[in-house]
Amino acid sequence: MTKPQTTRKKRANGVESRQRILDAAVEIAGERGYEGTSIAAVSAACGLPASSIYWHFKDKDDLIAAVIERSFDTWLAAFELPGEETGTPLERVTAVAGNVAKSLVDAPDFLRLGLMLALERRPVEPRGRTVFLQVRDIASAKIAEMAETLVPGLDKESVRILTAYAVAGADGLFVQREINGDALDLVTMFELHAQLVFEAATRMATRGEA
Amino acid sequence: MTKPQTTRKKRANGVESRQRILDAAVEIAGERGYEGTSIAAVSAACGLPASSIYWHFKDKDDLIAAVIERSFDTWLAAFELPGEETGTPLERVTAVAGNVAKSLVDAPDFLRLGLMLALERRPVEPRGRTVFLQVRDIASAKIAEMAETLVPGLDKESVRILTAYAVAGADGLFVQREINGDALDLVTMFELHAQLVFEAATRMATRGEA
Amino acid sequence: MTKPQTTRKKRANGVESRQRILDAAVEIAGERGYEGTSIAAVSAACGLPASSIYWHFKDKDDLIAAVIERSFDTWLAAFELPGEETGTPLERVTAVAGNVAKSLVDAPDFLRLGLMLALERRPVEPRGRTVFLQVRDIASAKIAEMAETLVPGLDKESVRILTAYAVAGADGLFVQREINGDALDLVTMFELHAQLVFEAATRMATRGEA
Amino acid sequence: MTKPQTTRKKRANGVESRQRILDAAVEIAGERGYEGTSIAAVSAACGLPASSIYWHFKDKDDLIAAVIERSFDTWLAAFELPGEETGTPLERVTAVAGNVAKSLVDAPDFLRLGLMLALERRPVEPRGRTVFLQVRDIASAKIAEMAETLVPGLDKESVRILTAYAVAGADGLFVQREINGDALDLVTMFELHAQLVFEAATRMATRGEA
DNA sequence: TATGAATGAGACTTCATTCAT
DNA sequence: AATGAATGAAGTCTCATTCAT
Repeated sequence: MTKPQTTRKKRANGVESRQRILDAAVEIAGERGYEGTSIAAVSAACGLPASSIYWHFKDKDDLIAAVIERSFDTWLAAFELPGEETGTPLERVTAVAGNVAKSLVDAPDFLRLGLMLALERRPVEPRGRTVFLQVRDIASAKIAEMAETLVPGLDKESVRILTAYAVAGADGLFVQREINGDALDLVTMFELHAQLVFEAATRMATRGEA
Repeated sequence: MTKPQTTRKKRANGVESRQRILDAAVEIAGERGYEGTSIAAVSAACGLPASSIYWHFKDKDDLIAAVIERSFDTWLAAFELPGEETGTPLERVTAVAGNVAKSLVDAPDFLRLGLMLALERRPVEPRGRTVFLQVRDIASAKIAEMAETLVPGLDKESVRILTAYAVAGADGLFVQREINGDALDLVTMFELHAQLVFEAATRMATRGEA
Repeated sequence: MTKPQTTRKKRANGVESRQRILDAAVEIAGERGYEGTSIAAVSAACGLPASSIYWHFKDKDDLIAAVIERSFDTWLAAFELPGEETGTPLERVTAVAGNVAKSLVDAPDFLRLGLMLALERRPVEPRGRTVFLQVRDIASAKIAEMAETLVPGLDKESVRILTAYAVAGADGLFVQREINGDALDLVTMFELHAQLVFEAATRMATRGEA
Repeated sequence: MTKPQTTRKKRANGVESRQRILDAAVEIAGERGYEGTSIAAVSAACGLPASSIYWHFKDKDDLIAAVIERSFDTWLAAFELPGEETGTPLERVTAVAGNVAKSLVDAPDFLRLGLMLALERRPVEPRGRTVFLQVRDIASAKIAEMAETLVPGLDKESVRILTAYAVAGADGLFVQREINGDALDLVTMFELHAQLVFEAATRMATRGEA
């Protein structure tokens, strides 16, 4: 009665183990990149033996890809244009920019890893890289849609350029924060960015009309 | 002709060997990053045995740092404000932006490696990272100086924000090119960036005066 | 017969592997010392790949320390004063000396390695050295205890000197045998040593009383 | 006139370079043993490039042997029986023991290295080991001679045993000092050692006569 | 649902040594 | 009388991965 079955607590819980592995992996991979993330390090960080990691994930590539995938939805949410909100277009753009800024602060591991993967050119492309670039494309599409919605009259090419510029600015500001820490207020910078992009868009739309 | 076939096999030539090693290293490290750059790979690429690399460089860290250092001056030249040139401030800013864009296209290995190093958070910071960040600070200072010269009346804080934004944009556009290749014209994007930053600067200066 | 040919190739058996590694290591390290013991040599001698050695031992230092530790108890047994035995104190001391002599002949690897480690002054002290010196201190304590038991009336300082002298003689005789082989009968030498130390002890005790 | 020939100080001085190399080698080899002494370490310690070491010495073995050889005479002097000195035999023996004790304190590197070489059993015996054992044999012969001179009537076998015991004690006391430092006064211990050996010798001689 | 043990490949680095100058 | 440069071999250790249990 006092000790019914010896094993009680340790009833193998696959889901929890998987989470622990991913938690460890996201942290390490976010700091050290693909090559720098060794299975042994993940094992040490999550407390499970290396062989257990291979029970949950096919191989290292699969693990890294899963890390990217798991952060996917959470992060992408920041790019939603809040439906039917009041305010001028500029105000709405600025609000989204603030959300994005906050998302970068909240999910830095995900993005740092993603950017590292994106920059690397290794012989066989890691699946995680592909996944990250897809997420990026989705984010870009949302930005493009936002531009078309809030600044009517933009031609395709202008949208393409503005979207690219908007994404580049976001990337660059994220990099800056990773390097300089909190020396600069990210939200302020993003609002400046949003404003400049919005003005450029407006001008392009006007010019297109003329 | 002057020296017929005096030295047949290996003439010890330290300077040339060092260059060959650096040439190989810059290419590999620029593509694969710090961890991805194995001494064996560099050895294979430059034709010298691994142990010879250690004659020229204390260790891998030293090699990577040397790679960064060597690209330093070349790359930094792009940031000079062409002295006493004709044209409006905007035209001059735009010209510099074009130069920078070209420098990014010309020295992508240096920058890709640097950015990767900058993003990584490894337990012991590679010396190459430190060096790269120093180069970056110098570039930032030049941009700040340029802003103060071409747009008088900017207060310190505005200069700081504008400089940060300018650098971030450059980083982001570089990342974009690395990911998307030539889908977007980098020079065009940089000119747009320069223009937007210039307008923001002008506005800030005017507001400060008022 | 009971288990016909169930396990064909490699049945994972950690305990046995560990022993095999230690067996190989004790022999090599006992002959060649710390630096002279390469993991590759141990690997060749025990049949397991080098990487398997690292499964069982953190690093080379850990392996050497384990070698010392394993021989510990076996060897220390020789120093027990046989309880309540008949005979004069001198006879009893001589008997112990004989045991010690035999132990030196039986466990020469352990002691040779230990002495080599003890003599070396490397920048970071190997753990094996620490362990060996601890074993030595225990042996010294037993000798001191023996002296106090068999030769009453010795003051602290005399015990200290006699113990040191007894240990030194044992070390020296061991070294001699390692160098000259069996040219000299170790048991005879140890009995002489025991006798001389005993006489010196008796004299010191008497002098102290007077 | 002011700067006659550019190179003046650095006129290659073979003898001095050789000394510098040996000075560095004796220290390192005395601390780390044969395998632990790398040419690179000696090079760093003496300031000359590795290739210069090979100009002065055929190979590493030759260098270590030279280290042993250089300390040879200095050290051996301690074993001279001071000719025709006054005092009882015991007093004279004690005086020599004191000299030997001092010599161990003065030339510890030489002896530590020698003992390490003596203990190691490597596939090809280093020449330094051979040389050291020869020095040892000479020292033994001197001790034997001393015994025969100061304690007449000893038979060959007794001399052999006593000499061996005397040397063993010396080795052991040296080892002790290396391990425990100055916790014990070496001269005192050596005097005790000399006295005990002398008494044993006297007794053996008397017994032989009877 | 795990995991202890094993393993070949390859990582970085040092080794003793040579050779042309 | 040296030395800058090179080099194959070997050093310690980590890697991603597998497999029997």
